[in-house]
Formats: sequence, structure tokens, C-alpha cells
Amino acid sequence: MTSDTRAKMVAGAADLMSRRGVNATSMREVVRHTGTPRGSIGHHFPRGKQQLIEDALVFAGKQVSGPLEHLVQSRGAIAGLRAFIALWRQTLEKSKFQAGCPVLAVAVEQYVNDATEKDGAPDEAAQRHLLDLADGVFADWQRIMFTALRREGVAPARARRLAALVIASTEGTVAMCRAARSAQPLDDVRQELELVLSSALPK
Amino acid sequence: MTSDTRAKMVAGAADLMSRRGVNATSMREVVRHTGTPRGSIGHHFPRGKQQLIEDALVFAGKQVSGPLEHLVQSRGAIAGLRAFIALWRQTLEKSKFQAGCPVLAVAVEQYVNDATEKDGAPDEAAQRHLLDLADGVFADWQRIMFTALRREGVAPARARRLAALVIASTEGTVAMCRAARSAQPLDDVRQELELVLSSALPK
DNA sequence: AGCTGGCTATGTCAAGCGTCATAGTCTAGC
DNA sequence: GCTAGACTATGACGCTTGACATAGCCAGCT
Repeated sequence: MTSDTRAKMVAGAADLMSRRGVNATSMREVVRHTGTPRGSIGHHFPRGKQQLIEDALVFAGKQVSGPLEHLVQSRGAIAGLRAFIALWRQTLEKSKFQAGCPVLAVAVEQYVNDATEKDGAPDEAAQRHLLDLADGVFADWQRIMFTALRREGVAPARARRLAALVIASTEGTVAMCRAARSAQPLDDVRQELELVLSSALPK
Repeated sequence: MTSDTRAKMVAGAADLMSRRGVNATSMREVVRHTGTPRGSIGHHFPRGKQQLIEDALVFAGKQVSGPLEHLVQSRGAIAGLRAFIALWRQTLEKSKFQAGCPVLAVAVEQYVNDATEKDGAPDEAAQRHLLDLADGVFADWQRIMFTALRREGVAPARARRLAALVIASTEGTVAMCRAARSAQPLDDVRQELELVLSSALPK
């Protein structure tokens, strides 16, 4: 049903975005990188690059939230934190610190498409929509952490703040690891976050 | 001595990088944005865009580390944390959540220059150098925080981890605020970080 | 057999990019 | 006054990009 080619393009776009960023990821490179046919782009993504990025974004979001949600529900908040961080560590190390988080890339860059913006003004609505999607992914991850903390007895406001801290610091650390080409920051941050969470849980 | 035009270009490049990212920041736009002459680019930056980015990067680093170092030395680690976060909050709000951190942009993207890379391989050395500079900036900020914590009695290893947590989570939060177009995450994270630091300081 | 519709192949288009080269302007020092 | 050198203006070159158009392929159905 949903074409295999299409899925490969979305996954390839997510990967390239996590390495190069949004603007440095061209559709031509996506098809080169995935061995998919260039002619199919217009077919599978009639709205063009914007649509491909959108799909790659929610794809990347689900790829994390799926396992995370499952693990958090079966083994609790701290195990979820460990898994979340381990997952990023794996992404970093497997790619020799070249790949990062595509969602972060969208949140940090501004997608500009010269082709569709002949008039001077950049398409504000398109950019807003991408940010909305990125925000949605972050919110989703945060919600998973939030729910786990609530279930383990943390007060609502505190749980919200802690969830924000976990997601934000992990994302930031991934970028720092990329810059340092080392996983050391991830270890440091994980250690401190575990301390914070375990001391926030009621004894 | 150092030309005024040159300084404006560097500052403008840093600003644009913080809004659009590295690859979406073109030299032509830098000169448009700063009202500086296009012809001067080659004069002030003989190594081209790469050099402009490098300069913008260390410029942005110093712009933060200067005030931060001063404040931390006179009023301590927690005041430094507050100032660090307040500074980013200001950047976000003044730009209506359009500007972020140029250093983070370099850490998240991969700078590709089609003009100099006619051969298939992207210039790996250039990219490595940019990452080194970004890593240096992060390390510098971290060092300031680390020193303050040490001075206030925190053990070395712990101080290193806490400094990493502070920098990483702040950077990540800035990106999240941009996605959400809200400063709420910054507030949440600041609150939790203050708790962490104050409970880590010896009573 | 014939058609039809999902998919693929390939080329063109306008626009932007970074770089380079050439020529012009301004100013400080003699 | 003049000249040297720092700076600025402008255009060309070769390239890539996203979008679009045209044409071809190849199942599955009638």
C-alpha cells in the first residue's frame, strides 16, 4: 500500500537531515543516497521538498517515541531515561558522530526554498508548520516522560519541568557530542539526570 | 585597525546563522543584511565563506563568555546560571523566537560548499575545523561554570558533569523554545537547574 | 488484445550560490 | 600633487537546486 520507495525516501531524508541539516539535504541527494528513482519524487511528494521534510520529521519522531513509550510503560521513568540516552548514543557512535537528531535540525535551522519564494518574503507559513511539527515531536517525547513520572508519584508541575529538562538536555548533549566527536558529554549528563530523577521520586 | 566593515560582517553573519543556520546563510545575504559592500568580502575574508563562519563562531562565543565570566566571578555559580539563561531568553524574545544559537547551528548542521567541492567528497577538514571551533566555544562556557562550582566547593568530577548539564540543557532548551515559539521551556529548565546546583553546593 | 493508471526516466527552466577578475574610489604619507 | 595601497563596485563563470513537463514502462483488468 504505502510504497516501499516512498518509505525509503522518507527514511533517507531523515538520515540525511540528521547529518547535514535541512537545507543541505537536497532531494537529488536523497534519491542518490537511497537508490530510489528521481522521477518518483513528484509522484510521492506532490507538495515537493516541504512535504518530504514533514514526513521525515514525524517518521523520526515515531521512531523514537515508539520504543520509548513501550519501555517506559514496562520498566518506568528511569529505565526510560537510560534507554532514551542509550538510543542517541548508538546513533552517534554508529555514525562516527556524524548523525544527530533531525528534529533538532528543524528546530535550529530555517528552511528556505528559493524556488518557491521568488518574491522576497520567505514562506512564513511553511516554516511555521515545520516548527509546529518539530514542537509536536518534542511534546510527544516529553509527554511520555511526564506520564511515567506522574505514575511514579511526582507532582504534575514538577513532572512537566523534569520531562522538559530530560528532553532538552539530551538534545543539547547530542549536539555537543557531535561537536566534540565524543560520547563523554552524554555520559556526564546521563549520570546527573539519573540523580535528579531518582531524588525527585518519592521514596 | 580591524575594519568596521569587517566587524559588521562578522556580527551579521553570526546573527543570520543563529536564525537560518549555516548553510542557509549566504554571503550575499550577509552584505544585504548588514549594508556592507559585497566587494569587500574577498578582501576581508580571503578564505571565503569558511573564514567568515569561523570568525562569526568565535565572535558569538566571546559575546557570551565575556559577560558570563565576569558575572560568575563576582556573584557565583547560581547567578551565572541565571544570567546565562536570561541572556538566551532575551535573544529569543527580542527576535520573536527567530534567533537561536549560532554555535548550536554549526554543531547540528554540516557545512557544505558546492563551489569548492567539485569532486564528490565534501571537504572533511574544513568541517572538522568548524566542529573544533564549536567544541572550543562549548568547552569555554563549560570551563567558566566548572571553575565557579569548584570555587564553591564542588568536587572536580561532579563539577565537570554539572557544567556539562547546564550548557547542554540550556542549548537544547533554546532550540525547543524556538520550535514552540515560547519561553516556557526555558523557565522550566532554569527552575530545575537551580535546584540541582543549589543542592550540589556544600551547605 | 487493448487500455489504463501507477510509477519511473530524463531533460529543461529560472534562480541562487561561492569564487574570481577587473576596474574604480578613497585616503594617508611624502 | 602624486602615488601606493587599502577598500569597494560589478559582472562573469560554473555549478546546484527545486519544480515541472514529457515520454516511457509495466502490471492488472476487461
